[in-house]
Amino acid sequence: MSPNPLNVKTKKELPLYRQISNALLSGIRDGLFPVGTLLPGELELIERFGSSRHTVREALRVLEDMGIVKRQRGRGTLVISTEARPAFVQAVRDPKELFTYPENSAFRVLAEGHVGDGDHWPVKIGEGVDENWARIAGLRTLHDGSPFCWTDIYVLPDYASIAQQLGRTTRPVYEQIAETFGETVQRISVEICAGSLVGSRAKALEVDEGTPSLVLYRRYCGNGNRLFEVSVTEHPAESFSYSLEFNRGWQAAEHWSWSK
Amino acid sequence: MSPNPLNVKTKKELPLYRQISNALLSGIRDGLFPVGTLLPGELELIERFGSSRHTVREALRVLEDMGIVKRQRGRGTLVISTEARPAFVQAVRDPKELFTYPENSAFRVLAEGHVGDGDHWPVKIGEGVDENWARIAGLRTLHDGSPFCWTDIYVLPDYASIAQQLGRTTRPVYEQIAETFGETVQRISVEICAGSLVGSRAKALEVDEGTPSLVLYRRYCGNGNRLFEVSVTEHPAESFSYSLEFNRGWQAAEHWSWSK
DNA sequence: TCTGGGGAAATGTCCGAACATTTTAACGAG
DNA sequence: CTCGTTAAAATGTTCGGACATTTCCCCAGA
Repeated sequence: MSPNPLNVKTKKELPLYRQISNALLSGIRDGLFPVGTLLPGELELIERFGSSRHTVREALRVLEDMGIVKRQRGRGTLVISTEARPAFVQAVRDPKELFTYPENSAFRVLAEGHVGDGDHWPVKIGEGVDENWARIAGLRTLHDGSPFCWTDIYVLPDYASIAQQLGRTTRPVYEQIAETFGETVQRISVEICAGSLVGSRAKALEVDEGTPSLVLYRRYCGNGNRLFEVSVTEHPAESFSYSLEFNRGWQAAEHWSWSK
Repeated sequence: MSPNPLNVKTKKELPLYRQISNALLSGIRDGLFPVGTLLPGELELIERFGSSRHTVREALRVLEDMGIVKRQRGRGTLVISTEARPAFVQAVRDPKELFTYPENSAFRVLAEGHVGDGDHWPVKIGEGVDENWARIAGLRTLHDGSPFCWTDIYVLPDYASIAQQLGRTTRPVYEQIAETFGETVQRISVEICAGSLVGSRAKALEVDEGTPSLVLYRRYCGNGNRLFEVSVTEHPAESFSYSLEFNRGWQAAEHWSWSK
């Protein structure tokens, strides 16, 4: 016979460690354990909930995975947020995927100098870049020679020498900088806007004057979250589009929705 | 006196469970446990590594967090990937953040119908949408009445009735659909390209003919990953840009880099 | 005042055991 | 051959204990 003959428990109750994590989350959201403070220690939680240390730690792990708390050996469990980690994420295994460059594209340097030199000083680049930064301009072309995008690269003065080894390369610049100067990319921000191609750029990309274009600003932060490179690429609209995919990640939000 | 007086162990060795997870990862990458197969059971791993079940499970948890394996109660531990989960993620706490609508913007329906009706049939929408889908067109304006973007919304025939309760609303359409029809948004893909505003759209948005624009295609998949809504918004270039931010997430890659 | 020792507190690692739940497959009755 | 039962296998949950490592703080000593 099937187990549980009469005691129909349609609503399967949550495991203990989930109940505990929910209880803690309630406490955090209700202000009992404000952000910035330490949660009660494991020993105290064991007493309070009357369960084993393993179970309590499992509960704390749930909160850690949610991005609610940060566990620090020797210090305690710090409350760092009242909201769960994002439910939707875009998966990028490698910064390379932020570039949708075709395989066999090549980059050719057309101009070098400093930010202060020319008149190409897009305000969009914004804070963190001053006139001492180096500027490298070039064209990225497909294997058959057809132009793909115009690129302006701004790098930290210390890294200006990267231009020498750039020449005619395939690999992304940020990757070469990271390798040469020991940077580790910690953060990348991408800004996308529309523009139109005029003058020398239109000519270089072999399109009509005023052709709509997609402009991408990419900012790379390395060790210590210091901005070290900004790249601006401009693509003719008809030959380029940028796509993102967001998936529901981690535990779905509904799992802990009741504890508000 | 400080502990460890003579035995200078500069290189602190990895915890057991990390050694085990690395060993398993090596096995996976070396083809000993190909993707799609099951890892040896916990009991067998306990024997093989001579440690406790807790430690083995901890090791498996590491692989699970990396996205290398998927644990299935009653079945086993499935190898699902040979590469670690993405090191960079864009954090989106709520699908709402994919819209950068200003707070006080309002949506006004200008036209309703079916996909097959008019001539507005962008090929870009692509697979999954046929001529039976409902189409809702409208304009989103800021509080001061200035137009912000043109919007075309395509929804599953079953959900066509959503148009009635749309009228003049602030909330995103996908949210209303999810609420009304019990969908749960599982996946959102965003595609961005440049265009130019012509004809009635340019007039509606009060810009010159041919003004560059940013076009965003958003596709929403719900329960069972079924596509249920596609929205196309077109923004005048000068008044809109789209930004993303990627951060290094989870364990940094270097933690397990030695085991190749 | 500054420094170092040492203890207390907190989390991390590891072991052992037991039972629960789910899945799969074998098996037997019809 | 089909359907339901059952048993085995696998992971999930929970308890208990022990020691290691890190951090913080107090306090004695220079």
